[in-house]
Amino acid sequence: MKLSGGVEWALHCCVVLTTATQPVPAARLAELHDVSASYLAKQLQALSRAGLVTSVQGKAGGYVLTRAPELITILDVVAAVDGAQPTFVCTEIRQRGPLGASQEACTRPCPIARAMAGADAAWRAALQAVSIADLAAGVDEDYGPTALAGIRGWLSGPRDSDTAAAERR
Amino acid sequence: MKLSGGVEWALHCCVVLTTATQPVPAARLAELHDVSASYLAKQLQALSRAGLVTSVQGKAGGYVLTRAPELITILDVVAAVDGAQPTFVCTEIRQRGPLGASQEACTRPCPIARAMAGADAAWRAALQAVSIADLAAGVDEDYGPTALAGIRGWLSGPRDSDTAAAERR
DNA sequence: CGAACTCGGATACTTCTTGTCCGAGACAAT
DNA sequence: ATTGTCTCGGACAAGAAGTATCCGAGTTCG
Repeated sequence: MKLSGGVEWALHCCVVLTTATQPVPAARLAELHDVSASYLAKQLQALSRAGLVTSVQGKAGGYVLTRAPELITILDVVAAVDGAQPTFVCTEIRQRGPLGASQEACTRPCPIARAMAGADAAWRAALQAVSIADLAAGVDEDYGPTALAGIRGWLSGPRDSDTAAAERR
Repeated sequence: MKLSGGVEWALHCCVVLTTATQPVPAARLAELHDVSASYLAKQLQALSRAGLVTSVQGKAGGYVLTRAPELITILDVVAAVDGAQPTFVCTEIRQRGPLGASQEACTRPCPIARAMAGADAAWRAALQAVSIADLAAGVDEDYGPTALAGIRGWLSGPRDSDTAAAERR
């Protein structure tokens, strides 16, 4: 019962994208977080497929949030990266074996499945109650507004190509 | 984010053990549920290691619940089989990269980890609220008391060895 | 005392997650 | 309009974890 590690990366990226005004390339997000650029690309593709971000190709391309941060919940990100499958899948073993219940008698899920579904719903509800905007507000609360402002400036700073060009001079 | 499949087997076994008055061998539980005996043994060993059941060796051996079903929660079984590790592990990527926060500034978990921990707590609370006794009561509610009574009779029925001896005559 | 039955841990196999790579497409500058 | 460079997107391996199985150590009963 472990959540995919890419979820953490994706959430951090969403918070960072909150501050951006231009498309941010995956490579830059990877550099900011000091993680594998190749693998982070995979997570961003998942977000794109789920419709949480849009990808802009070309020279000044990158990723942009499609909606306001208040309208993106943690659950959306988790479902996009980790999959929307439930945590527990009932294999209906009550119908198997010598004393298995007949299929007609199994009109509702078995007690175990019901309890598991309830716990799953509670988990999802907690995740849905927190939006990306809430997370950004939490960062401001912890470190002050300067933190995200600093990231904002770093993001709009010189690109690798520009830096390389400047070095050449 | 998928729960280990063995959890379902272990829960069903616990409910069945509720009705038993004598130790039940793993092979018999496997036959009742029509699942792999070798693999089910692994789950029962996990329950034994966690102290939820005790193992009795020898000819009339098997597994027995250590406490009353009311005192065993689903969370206990999940933790025993699937592990007690949290669903989300924060790798502190906020401290990494060119704009990483200093370690002194990170006195409390980051907002993402806080939200995830809250959801995890909600999930665990829901699992802890349901006991094995509640599950057994749910079975009675769905199928009537005859179902568990039938299993009880089947469990105390002839053993494989006795059956084989009867066949030989 | 012997024999049969039980659990327990050590051992292969399969599946999923993780991690990486290169090609197709698009924008910008020339 | 064309060229070049930068971007994403999906296809391609490596590793870890879960799944499934077996045989030996120990115990109980006849």
